[in-house]
Amino acid sequence: MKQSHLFTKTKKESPTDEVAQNAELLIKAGFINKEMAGVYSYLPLGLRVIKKIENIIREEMDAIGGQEMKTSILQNKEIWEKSGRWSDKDIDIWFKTKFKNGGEVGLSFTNEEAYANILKQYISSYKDLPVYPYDFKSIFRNEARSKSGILRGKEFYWKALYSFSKNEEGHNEFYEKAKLAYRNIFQRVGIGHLTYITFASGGSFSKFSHEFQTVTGAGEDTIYIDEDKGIAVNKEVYEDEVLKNLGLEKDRLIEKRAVEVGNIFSLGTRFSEPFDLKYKDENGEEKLVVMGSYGIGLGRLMGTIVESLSDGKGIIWPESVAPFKVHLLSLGDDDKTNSEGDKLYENLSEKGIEVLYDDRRDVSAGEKFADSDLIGIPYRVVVSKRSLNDGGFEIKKRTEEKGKIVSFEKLTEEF
RNA sequence: CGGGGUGUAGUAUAUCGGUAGUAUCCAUGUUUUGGGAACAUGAGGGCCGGGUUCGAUUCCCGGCACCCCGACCA
Repeated sequence: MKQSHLFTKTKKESPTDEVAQNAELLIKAGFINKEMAGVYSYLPLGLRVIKKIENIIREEMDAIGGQEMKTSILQNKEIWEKSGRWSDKDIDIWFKTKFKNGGEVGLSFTNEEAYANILKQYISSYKDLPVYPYDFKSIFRNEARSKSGILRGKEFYWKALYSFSKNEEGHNEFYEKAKLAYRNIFQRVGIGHLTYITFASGGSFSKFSHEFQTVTGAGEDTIYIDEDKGIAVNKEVYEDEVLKNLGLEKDRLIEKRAVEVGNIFSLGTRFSEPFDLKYKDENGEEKLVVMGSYGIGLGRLMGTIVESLSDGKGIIWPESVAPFKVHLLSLGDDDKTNSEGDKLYENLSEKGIEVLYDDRRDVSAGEKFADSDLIGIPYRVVVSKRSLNDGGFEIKKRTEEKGKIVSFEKLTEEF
């Protein structure tokens, strides 16, 4: 993509209504736009990152048997009354609205009810189990206070998978697979080294749930990490008995702030009961389906990556989620530089390498460099009179201080 | 939802009870091009409603919005 065609521009000034670094950088670099407190739009660059993250999650979910679908945003009141979660007394963060005829409808804030209700039509035998449907969708929560930029919004984009298993054994088996898939996801998006599987409260569903917590100062949670074992405990269950059960010693734990980037938990029969979600086993006996829930907030994950991996100059995207792989900067406006730049851009594009080409924008070299650092694309390639005189193009990683000159022929070997 | 704070141009800010200034951004022109270039010319602004006043962007009241702390949460 040519940068001269990209409608977004970088900003020199930081927005005053954002303190969170993730939002500050993403707004300055033109990835997102703030619509109101806790609500952000994804601009072309931001959407490219979201799609990269989405694809990684999709691959990992499909690998453990997930089946992607898309549930509706508008939620049927009757379904939620079955599980006892419609009333504002039970769930006080609903966004609700009305139909023309006066009937109430809700904007989805989670998916258990929708899935249990749909699957009831299709599950009747042990032969129908297990199944692992999931979707990516926008979720709405009327949070009293949004904060931390895109880490906590009133509207956010997530992936939710629900497991439907015959029994506890089947459930536990899948649960462990999901843990590994989650590990892979966070590894692949570049924050695996900062992310700990964390024991947390299971709420009303089960004794424990597992959170995936990424260590960063911007985090809202406090966790206690055992570095050697690579696991952590959320402050909410940081009790002597819990530590003992987990085989953790208090004096080996390090307290850190962290962001919950993912969460998996067992639902048992909390939802299969009210929806009468049963199947007949091999002996003809009716049994309740055992459910589990597996969520990841994509916007939050994107924000966490920015928080974890930026520097004073801007964002540093891991290659796996970067909006482009290469940022090609053309400096100067002489014919030779222009034609060599165009040629390289076409050549790389033909090879399927994603390039953002800062072509004939009439701005200084310094400004192009500053923009490039802010946007944070992994490889920067410069074409200029100087580079051509030196024998080709200058290539530099975002994480490196100095680049090197590489010839046209050898350039693609660098990626 | 409790407490505190702030609303001035696309962005970031200054001043002031009496014609609202600066930077950046934008437009045009000339010169420039390896770390946010220079000059010139031009365009663009007081959240909404009420009150006090000869006069309100400024003071007062109400609303709305945004930010921060707390409570709550993927």
